[in-house]
Amino acid sequence: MGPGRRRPGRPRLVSDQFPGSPREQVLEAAARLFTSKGYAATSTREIADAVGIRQASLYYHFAGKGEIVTELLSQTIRPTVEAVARIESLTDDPETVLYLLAFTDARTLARAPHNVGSLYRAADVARVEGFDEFVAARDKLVDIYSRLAASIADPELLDPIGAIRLGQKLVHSVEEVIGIRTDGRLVGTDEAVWIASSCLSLCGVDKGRIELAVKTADTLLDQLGGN
Amino acid sequence: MGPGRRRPGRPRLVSDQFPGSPREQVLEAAARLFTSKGYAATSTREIADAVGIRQASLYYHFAGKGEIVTELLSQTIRPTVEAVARIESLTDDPETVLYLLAFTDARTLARAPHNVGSLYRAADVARVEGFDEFVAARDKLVDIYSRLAASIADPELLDPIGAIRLGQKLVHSVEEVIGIRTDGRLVGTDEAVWIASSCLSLCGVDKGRIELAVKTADTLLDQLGGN
DNA sequence: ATTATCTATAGATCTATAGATAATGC
DNA sequence: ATTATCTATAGATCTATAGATAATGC
Repeated sequence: MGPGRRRPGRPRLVSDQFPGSPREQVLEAAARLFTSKGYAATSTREIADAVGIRQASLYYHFAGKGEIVTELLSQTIRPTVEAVARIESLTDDPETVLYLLAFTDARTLARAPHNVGSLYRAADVARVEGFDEFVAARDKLVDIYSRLAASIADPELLDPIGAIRLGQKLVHSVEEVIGIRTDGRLVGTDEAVWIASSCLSLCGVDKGRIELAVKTADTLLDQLGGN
Repeated sequence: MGPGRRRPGRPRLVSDQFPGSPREQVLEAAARLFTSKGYAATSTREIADAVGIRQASLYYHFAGKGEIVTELLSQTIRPTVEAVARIESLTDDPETVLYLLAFTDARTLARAPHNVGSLYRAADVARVEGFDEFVAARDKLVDIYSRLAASIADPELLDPIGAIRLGQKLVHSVEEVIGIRTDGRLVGTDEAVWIASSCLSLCGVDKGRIELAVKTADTLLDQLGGN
């Protein structure tokens, strides 16, 4: 779709300027507006204006505002279980696994269009019908980080705080990417490397072993093709 | 004021049930609603209903919704420059200073009523007139953390990333308190200790020196009186 | 016939202002 | 007289639905 291609249906008053299907155009505009102004503060009229259609026409593609935002969240769910399975097939070393998971997770958040990850933390979005699903997905992510942390950290380091709490801190640490982007800065590969390294550091891994994990991970990623 | 005390002015339809002046009652209700539902998603009517007054009566105490939220933010500005001055008068050791700053800062966020700190990160709140002031205050905080980090961390650790970026990470790390509270968990003193310790860890300080800083800080805090 | 838009609008808000009113304070 | 509330309401939204319309597809 987009410019050029003729589609059935009544033509728009303003011929479309954006690539993708109408649905994709709405999601793109909504992502930009929701993240910059806030979900509740963005009206369906603003989204429609940004796309170049009439407000009512949104309802041909989505049941309502809530469905737009849940669709955006669905598109940015961080694939957890599958990612871990894939990563664990590469190596047995838990430190490298944690590093690779944190790195790919950080990069996913870094590359998400319009910092959509920030919507997970918005109180107004959290009240949208169907949000529970995303809470559950994130809980699963915390659980994965916790298990990895438990297999890496000294009992001494783990004791005062517990594995679940350490897992939460690691997830928060990776989600720093969202905060950095909210502050208006880009997050590149070097930064993702540093954030993933910090996760190992928080588990009490010393510099030498961190560097080793980074190098091992680099090699493994290279083998998968310049990803 | 609150229950009991007679005040001038027309009586409310519902006699007041909450402590504090009317203004304080509004701020308390607004904090609860803004943090749980979101700023834009909370109407002035809901705030008034929660307080037990009519919607229009809010405007006797505040110029509008924006003034309510900026007042809440003002009340929770983390006193930065003054805190550092006070802490630096206690000791010369930069590691202990960083620890104490992070600890008190974490505890301030932990104790803020209704997790008001989360409002700093809300896109709708960020567009309220006068928000720049709070951005500037936070920038100053990042700067302070950066300077401390620069005087603590090895050049080797600092090099790939820069002092400012490390300062940002430390602030984000302390602000994890907001995320934990958003997840519905309380943040106690032990957790604040751990978060502050993590800041030293991120600066490359080893376990032994971290424990030393924690103990020194405890002693210094005790001297100030059981705070 | 199907598709994707449009126009028009109902009904429910929501913010803020104007002006009345019922207390206390002097 | 001052204070803190109230009632009433204007005017501007905002979401969602109903039904018309102008393309393409068969």
